Amino acid sequence: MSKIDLKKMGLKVTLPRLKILAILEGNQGEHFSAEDVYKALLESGEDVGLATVYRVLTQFEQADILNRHHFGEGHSVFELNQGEHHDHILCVKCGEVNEFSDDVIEARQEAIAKKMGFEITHHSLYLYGICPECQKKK
Amino acid sequence: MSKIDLKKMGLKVTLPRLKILAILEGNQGEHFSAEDVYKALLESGEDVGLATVYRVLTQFEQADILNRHHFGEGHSVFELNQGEHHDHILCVKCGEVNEFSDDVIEARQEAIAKKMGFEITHHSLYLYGICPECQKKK
DNA sequence: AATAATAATGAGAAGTTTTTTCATTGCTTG
DNA sequence: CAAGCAATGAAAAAACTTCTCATTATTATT
Ligand SMILES: [Mn+2]
Ligand SMILES: [Mn+2]
Ligand SMILES: [Zn+2]
Ligand SMILES: [Zn+2]
Repeated sequence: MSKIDLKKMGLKVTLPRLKILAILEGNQGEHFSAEDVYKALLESGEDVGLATVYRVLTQFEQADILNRHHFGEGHSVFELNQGEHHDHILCVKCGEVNEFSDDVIEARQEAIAKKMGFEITHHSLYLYGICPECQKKK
Repeated sequence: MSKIDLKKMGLKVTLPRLKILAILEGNQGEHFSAEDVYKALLESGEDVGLATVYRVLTQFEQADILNRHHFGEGHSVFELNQGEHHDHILCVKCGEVNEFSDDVIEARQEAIAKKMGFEITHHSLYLYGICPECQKKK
């Protein structure tokens, strides 16, 4: 039983929405593209249109159920919004994605925004490099 | 006379490349999409194909002449690589782009990567918010 | 439980950005 | 200045995402 109440977010409780939510909740910590979600649905024998997947992911993002990321592969990826913010470090060789959070960086960002007179709404920070595994292989 | 030596980068010195370079060098500090460069060329009466613009921008990026950014508008933007790294803060209302650099954040990023065993190749940090002008207008 | 009102869906068309293909043209080197 | 090879432009194609619209499902109201 999901703790996310679609009705409360002004969204009708439909089968496609529940199925998409189930995919995301069944794979916590993973990052899904629209295509990934679509393929996962097909593999579970579910019949949901790709347009619906795109629509629903965007709605979930707007309802703060999901976070959208641009890892620089030309498409968006999504993950469940678990409350606590984190940023990402990615391997440019194998694509592995790791998460981290750093209070010093977060505080510095606020300080910079303040100094420049901006009211921050959000930010994106991605570190790209070579992961330990891929360093060994070289 | 540009200080960038295409020949030294293994690139033939062609008219399209020189013209594209001239656009970028004539507008330091600005961020250009491929389409922006293409339009600027047309306005200067230059006749360069859009495919060439995309190709050349990517080559310049690989030659470290340009930096590519993803500001989250669905397309890449480029700027001359002037040596000193900086990050960006953007207004979500008017699209204004400001630059900043922060040694504390840079150092923290390295420390995080080290702790996680990554060899960093690059990073991208974008702060999004409402600029001073747009705050007044509300 | 049936109805009415309205929102959501799926399929395909279309929009955007970027890359690829390939015949032609232009650099560069000897 | 000729040969060799890289670069170009135009068009097609690819990749990702959004839109359109007829049909279907959900919800609130009898
Ligand atoms: Mn994550
Ligand atoms: Mn910049
Ligand atoms: Zn790796
Ligand atoms: Zn603004």
